[in-house]
Amino acid sequence: MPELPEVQTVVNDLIAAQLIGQTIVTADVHWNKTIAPLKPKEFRTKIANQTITHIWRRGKYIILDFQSDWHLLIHLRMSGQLQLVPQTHERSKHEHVVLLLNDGRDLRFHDTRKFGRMILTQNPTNILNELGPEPLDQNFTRNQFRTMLKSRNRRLKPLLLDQTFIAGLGNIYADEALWEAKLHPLQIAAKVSPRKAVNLYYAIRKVLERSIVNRGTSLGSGKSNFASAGQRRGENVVNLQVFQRTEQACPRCQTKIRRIIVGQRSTHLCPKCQKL
DNA sequence: GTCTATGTTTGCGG
DNA sequence: TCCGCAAACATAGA
Repeated sequence: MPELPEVQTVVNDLIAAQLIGQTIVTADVHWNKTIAPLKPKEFRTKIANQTITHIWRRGKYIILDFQSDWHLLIHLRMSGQLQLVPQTHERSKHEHVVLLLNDGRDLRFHDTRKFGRMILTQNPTNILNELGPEPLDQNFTRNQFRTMLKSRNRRLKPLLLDQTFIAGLGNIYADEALWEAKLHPLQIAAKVSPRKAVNLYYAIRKVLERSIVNRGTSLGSGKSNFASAGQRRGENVVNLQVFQRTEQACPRCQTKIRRIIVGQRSTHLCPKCQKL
C-alpha cells in the first residue's frame, strides 16, 4: 500500500525497464471501475497507439505522458502493483487492466483489493492541482511549511495524511515523521512552536528520502504488500522506529511504544518522547 | 467467525 | 468554511 517513496520506486523502475518510448497497442480491461469514468471501449480506443514520452510522480500518482495531449494517471491505493512482463507470461486473476506494448511486453495493473485507479485524461492538472506541495521539492521551504501549519486548527496526524495539505505522506511516514520530530499526533497544528514546525519539516524529508534510498517499505509477507515493477520488495522496514512496533522499546528512550486510533487510522507513538 | 490493513471519498453533523 | 466521524469501496491474511 504505497506512499511517496514506494510510488517513486515504481516510477524509477519503470524508467529503468525502458517503458519510455513504448507504444500501447491495445488494452484489456477486466474490472471497469479501475478505469472509471471511462468505459472499457472508450479507454481502449483512446489509449491505443499512444506512445509514452515521460514517466513521473506527483504525490502518490504515477503519471504516463503520451506523445499526444493525453495522460494516464495511475493511483495504486491500497494494493495496486504494476508489473512489466512478457505477453506470454500467464495472467493472474487480480490483473484488472493490461496494457499491451509494441515490444511484446505487457504493463499489468495487479490490484487485489480493486481500489486502484487508472485515469486517462487530457487535463491531469484538474486532479494534480488539488494536491498540496511536494515535500521533497526544492521550492518547498521550511518557512512555507511553518506558515501552512499556523493557519490549521487540525490535529497533526490527520493533517499530514490530507493530500490537499501536503502530498505523498501515508500512515507509515506520518507516524515516523511525528516521532522523529518529537510531536504528538493529536497536537493541534496551529499550536506547534516555530522550532518544532521546522523539526517536522526536516523529519518529513528525512523519512521519505531514506525510504526512497531503500526502495520503499514492504511489510509482512502477504501478496498484497508493496512490491515494485520487478516484483522486488523494498528494504526500508529496518528504518521504521515506531510504525507497527507497539509494545516494543522506543529507540530513543526505551519507553514502550503505544498504538492509538486517530481519525480511524492506527497511530504509533512514544508517550514519553511525544508529549501533548 | 473476528480483526486488521501503507488509501481516498462521501455524507453527515457540530 | 473548517473540522471530525462513520461508512463505503473489496479482498486477504492472521
